[in-house]
Amino acid sequence: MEIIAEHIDRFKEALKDEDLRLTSQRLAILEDILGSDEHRECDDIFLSLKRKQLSVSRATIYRTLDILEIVGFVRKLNIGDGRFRYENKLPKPNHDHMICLECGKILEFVDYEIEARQVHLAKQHNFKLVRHIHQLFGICEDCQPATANKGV
Amino acid sequence: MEIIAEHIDRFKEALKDEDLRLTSQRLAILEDILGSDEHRECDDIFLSLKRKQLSVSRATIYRTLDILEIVGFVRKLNIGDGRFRYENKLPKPNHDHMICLECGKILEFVDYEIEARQVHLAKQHNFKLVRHIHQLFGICEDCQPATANKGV
DNA sequence: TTCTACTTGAGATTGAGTCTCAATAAGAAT
DNA sequence: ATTCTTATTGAGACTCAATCTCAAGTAGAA
Repeated sequence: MEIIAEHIDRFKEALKDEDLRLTSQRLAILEDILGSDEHRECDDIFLSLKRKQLSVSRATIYRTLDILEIVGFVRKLNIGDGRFRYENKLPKPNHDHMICLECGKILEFVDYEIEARQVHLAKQHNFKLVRHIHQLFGICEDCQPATANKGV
Repeated sequence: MEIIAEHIDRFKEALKDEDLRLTSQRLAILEDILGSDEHRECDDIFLSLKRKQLSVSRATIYRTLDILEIVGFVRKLNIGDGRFRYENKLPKPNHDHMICLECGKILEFVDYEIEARQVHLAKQHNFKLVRHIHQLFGICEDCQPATANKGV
């Protein structure tokens, strides 16, 4: 897992740049996130750390996630149910999300045509585009009644 | 304003259909919303009613907005800052939103190419699309430095 | 090792939105 | 118009994720 060591070095530097200190808690949180490709909420991370016998308070997890978002390791996701999700941003291209209303699963999608339209629309309204949210809500494959999807 | 009277009749029928009663509070809230094309939060509506000497509790406003959403008079909007916005849905086509990070202004846009891509993407992932959120965040025309936008 | 400033954790706080429940009111029936 | 049943309202309690507070602890430079 040399790539992870590399990321950790980058994190140390990022912390130094912002006059922040490397603590065992921050490292534990970063490693936990690097080891997951899920879209997890704070409590999921809290429990994941607990399972590894690492006790880190929720306040520290929230604070560290904010830092990780700022330095570009983490993406903070609002899917409208009142709890933020956090995902490991490192190995991934920009993408948006499909969210299953049934099971809560989050799928990712990329579409360059849509991206291009967004840029076009922004220009058309003389709007300086900074970021966007694009989420499709519906029922995922696994949650649909498995009737006759072979024939179609 | 005969159109408003018509909407109110539709509201009465919708209430009857759901075994709900027409109260002065519900009517006041509906009229207030019909008279605005903004994207307002509960408190904006509360204050707007207050200005008209109408005292309606926030709880009742929230409850009525839920009803109005269900019967299709109102669209509930989550722009990710922790407060819901509500907009009069009646005279408008489906649309999405551009949100100014500076002044909070909300602009509307429609793009059929994007709609088509969404349908395509959903199909591609065997995902049954129910609804979507598409929001562009950035700086609106009025909040950008007014330098040399005549020459371009 | 010392020292200073940053960090942590426990618990308090926040705030939008929801819930509770007694008092009130809609509206159907008479 | 009156009665009666049941929905509705409002005040304030409550929820719950997220943030804040502050005393105790720790990183890391000197």
